[in-house]
Amino acid sequence: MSENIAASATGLKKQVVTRFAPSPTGFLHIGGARTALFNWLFARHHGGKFLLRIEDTDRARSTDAAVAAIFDGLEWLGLLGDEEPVFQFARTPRHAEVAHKLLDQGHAYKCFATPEELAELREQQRAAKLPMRYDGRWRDRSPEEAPEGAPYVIRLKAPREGETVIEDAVQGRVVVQNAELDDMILLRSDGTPTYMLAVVVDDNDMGVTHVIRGDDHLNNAFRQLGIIRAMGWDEPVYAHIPLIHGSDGAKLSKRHGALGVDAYRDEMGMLPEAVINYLLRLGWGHGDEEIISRDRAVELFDIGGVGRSPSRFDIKKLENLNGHYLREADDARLAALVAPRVAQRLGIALPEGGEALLTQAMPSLKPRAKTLGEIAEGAEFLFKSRPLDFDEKASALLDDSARELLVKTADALSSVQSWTVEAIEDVIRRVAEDARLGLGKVAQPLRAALTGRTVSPGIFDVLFLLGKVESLERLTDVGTHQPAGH
RNA sequence: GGCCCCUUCGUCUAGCGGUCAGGACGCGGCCCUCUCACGGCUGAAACACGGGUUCGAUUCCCGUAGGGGUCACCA
Repeated sequence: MSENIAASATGLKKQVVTRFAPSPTGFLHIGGARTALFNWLFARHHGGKFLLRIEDTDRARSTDAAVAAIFDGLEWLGLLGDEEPVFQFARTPRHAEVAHKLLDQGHAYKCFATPEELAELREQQRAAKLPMRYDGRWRDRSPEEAPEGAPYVIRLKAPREGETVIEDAVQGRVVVQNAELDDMILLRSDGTPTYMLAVVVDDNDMGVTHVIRGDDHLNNAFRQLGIIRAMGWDEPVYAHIPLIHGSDGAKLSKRHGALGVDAYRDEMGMLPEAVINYLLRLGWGHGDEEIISRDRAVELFDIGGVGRSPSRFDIKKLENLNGHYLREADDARLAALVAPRVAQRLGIALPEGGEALLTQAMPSLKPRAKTLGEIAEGAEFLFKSRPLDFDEKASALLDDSARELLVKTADALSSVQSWTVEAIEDVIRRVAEDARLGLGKVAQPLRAALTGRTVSPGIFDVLFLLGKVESLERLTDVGTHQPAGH
């Protein structure tokens, strides 16, 4: 099945070439990232190549900042192209060349209708509840009839009879009556190419064999096919993947809840491997497998596994996956990612060796978090300055009898020679036994006094990570003074 | 409005004529336990509706309803 899709129309196999072609009018959003991922995976799976093209022909809306943001996002996700990216605007002469060739061959014609004229046409059609499309008023008129020097656009002379069929690798067989398609503009009156022309020319010149993109482009495919056929070029295999919707079921767009991938990285504290795994599972599945590494994805991924229905973005599931990858991630790597977050939360610069301490603490920090932000929050106690601030629940725990117990505990702890988790545990358990209290009755006040909170890693780990001196000082602070905070 | 696409638990999905309709997230319960997590076990939860085709439809076909996309000298 997949082998057939990967084969060319002549039956000869050629190298698979896919591309991701964002327009730089904003950040790389999550839907675009998934499209890039599917293209990347498909190319890798078939041993082909994956290319990037920046569709910057809309000069008014394209920005360098957006180009940078897109590359930044793709790099973070490990989805950069196999070759230097193509900037579409630079290829304008080539696009114009094709448009004029079409004109010369009679597959296109000059249209002198003004924008105002066309707007009026659309308005009439809207009012009459007719389909809104160009009526072909210059299709068979001679350019001689136009006023001298009047601006014109070049439009494709599309077939008006019959139907166009696309065997889409995802959507299946889709048929559109040619009467539904109007004569689209190829070259604007200022001589610049439209998107429809540019994509087709660039895909052809780049040797793209498989066009994998959002199904909001499905209708465009029929029009693009018109250009391809007029030029006699090879038709690519189309695969229109369903869109990602927001939780309200509407298309995710920049103005509708879609965030840039940088937000998932910076604000939400996600790991790229988690985002990749999540995106992979949105619209694609392989049996019961949920946790899928990049290598495994390359092995398994194919277009045949992509579903036809749109999916909703579910942040809870992404967080769950992120928690999984956090637990799996290297501690030093996480410490480096978390250090600046901790510093920012506390409004301090981390002390010398702070990152090393974070690395050491990571095994007890990361199972308790779903995001890098949560790890940072959990790590705060390691760097807080004395005397600690206590949250409400913590200070409630530190009553007189608790402080009395803490003094005893501090005494017992001060005699510990080698500060190891095991030695600490022995002492604490002994203190609890002596006081005829359950471990929990000792651990909770201890936790409050040492971290200022009622939630933390295991208490023995907390003591160990804090070190003997700092631990005893924090205990003494509480044992001898009224706890601060309310 | 025209055209196109879609429809299995709340969500992501498996299923490709005969299954107790499976898994995951989330949610409830239990276990583990020094708190919170992690982990383990477990429970509730779905084939939109109506016709066909068939011995038999979640699965194939046609409608209906609902949802989405698209109709620029944007991409």
